[in-house]
Amino acid sequence: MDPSSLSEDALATPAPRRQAMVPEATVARLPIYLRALHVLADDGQTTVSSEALAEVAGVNSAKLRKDLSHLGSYGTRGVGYDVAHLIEQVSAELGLLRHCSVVLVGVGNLGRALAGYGGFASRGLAIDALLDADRNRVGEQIAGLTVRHIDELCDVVSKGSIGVIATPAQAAQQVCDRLVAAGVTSILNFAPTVLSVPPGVDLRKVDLSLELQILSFHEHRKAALAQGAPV
Amino acid sequence: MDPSSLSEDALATPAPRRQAMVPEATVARLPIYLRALHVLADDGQTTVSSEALAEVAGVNSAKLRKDLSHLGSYGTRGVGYDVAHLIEQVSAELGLLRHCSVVLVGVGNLGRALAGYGGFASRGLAIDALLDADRNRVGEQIAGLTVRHIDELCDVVSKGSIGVIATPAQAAQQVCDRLVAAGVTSILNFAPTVLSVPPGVDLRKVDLSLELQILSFHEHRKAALAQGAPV
DNA sequence: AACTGTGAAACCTTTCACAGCT
DNA sequence: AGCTGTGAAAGGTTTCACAGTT
Repeated sequence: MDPSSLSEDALATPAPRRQAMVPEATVARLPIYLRALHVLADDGQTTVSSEALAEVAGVNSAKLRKDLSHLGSYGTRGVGYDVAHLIEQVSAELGLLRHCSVVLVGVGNLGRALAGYGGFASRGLAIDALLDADRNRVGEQIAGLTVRHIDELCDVVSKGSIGVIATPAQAAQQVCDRLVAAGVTSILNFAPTVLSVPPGVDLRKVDLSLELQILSFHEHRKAALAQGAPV
Repeated sequence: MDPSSLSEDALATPAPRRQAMVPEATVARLPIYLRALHVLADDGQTTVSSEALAEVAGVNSAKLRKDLSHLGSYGTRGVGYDVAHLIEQVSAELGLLRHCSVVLVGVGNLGRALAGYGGFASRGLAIDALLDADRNRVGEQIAGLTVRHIDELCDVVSKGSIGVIATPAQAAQQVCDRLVAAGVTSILNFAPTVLSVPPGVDLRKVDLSLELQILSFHEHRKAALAQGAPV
């Protein structure tokens, strides 16, 4: 409806841009590093080498160093990285330090699982509102939160909120539209359907069956190779 | 992400290599195309152009054509693709036609959500065994299946089974080891921890909080740009 | 005319290898 | 000596643009 304000300034940016522009592939790994760092911190380690951290994170050390270098120079040559400091920096980069509100819509099994999922709370990303369209579920207590009706959406959304969709596929687009209308500009979709959002809204998806199908492909291939291929 | 073993013979390959070798990026999109095709089929469409299919799948049409070209020439120039035929081909490529056994370990909220998830059953990937270490849960009926104790693992695993781990993080590595010991060579991990497997075992992971953290990054960046950047 | 299949170009990501700091 | 940070090389992915087919 208002595409004018978002127009392409991509080509003409003489701005004194700082170090920014962390590659997308790096951003996708920061959460992994963060988790690895927490494991090390819980274990009492205060410093760690790129080699050791990479091991825990399950990546190779050159990649890890390159990734971290995009955030700045937080390591000490000859020594390694300070675990606590690096946790701070990575968290900051991910925007986990300012408390960011997360609103979850749909409290079926998946919604419940997400609400109780330790991985959110332990970072700065606790879910702080549960909504559902089913009035039978409204009022229910899940993971310390009371389920509210989706009509109350506007009351629970604040600037910078992230919306999570865990509804059945048929309801997803409608819920998505309502989130957008309420001012949410970042949406995570767990429903197995492609959603469309206006420009300016960031949409990501998690397809639970996708990875399983990818595994199926590889398993299938292994079977095929074992049978027909070996020369 | 683990084609390391393919690099060594890169220079000296006189082998009569067939058409195989579908790029990993393409494999990762095949499930998306498959879902889009099912949508079209349910809608009564019999043929579809790369443009239209790409639209439904949410990708660009050149990419879609290139992806499909790796499977073979299943389109007709001037016309497009036959929906039913393409569903068949993509399903075959993903190994979804032969019924592949899926064993899920851990029936907490997430396990329940996965067991009831429509996205699995509608493709060839129905879960056909539920296991848990908690004897209180054994015997429970979920999505038409009876929960069995994890000690019965060997009874439910067959050649080519895929294992799904939906346990708490602490139990995941142990469960993983047991799956491997039982002969499972493809494992999908939903527990928020890095697992290690012996060579030859295919391990993939889904981190529910990862995408949320990536969204947080972008939301954070949007906020930063809105405030400090427009100089 | 319409649309696929595909080389070639552009772009992004990973890995290597080593200069440079502690 | 040990380890980070980073150019440069290698490898992979996406996009372009059009030749080729129906």
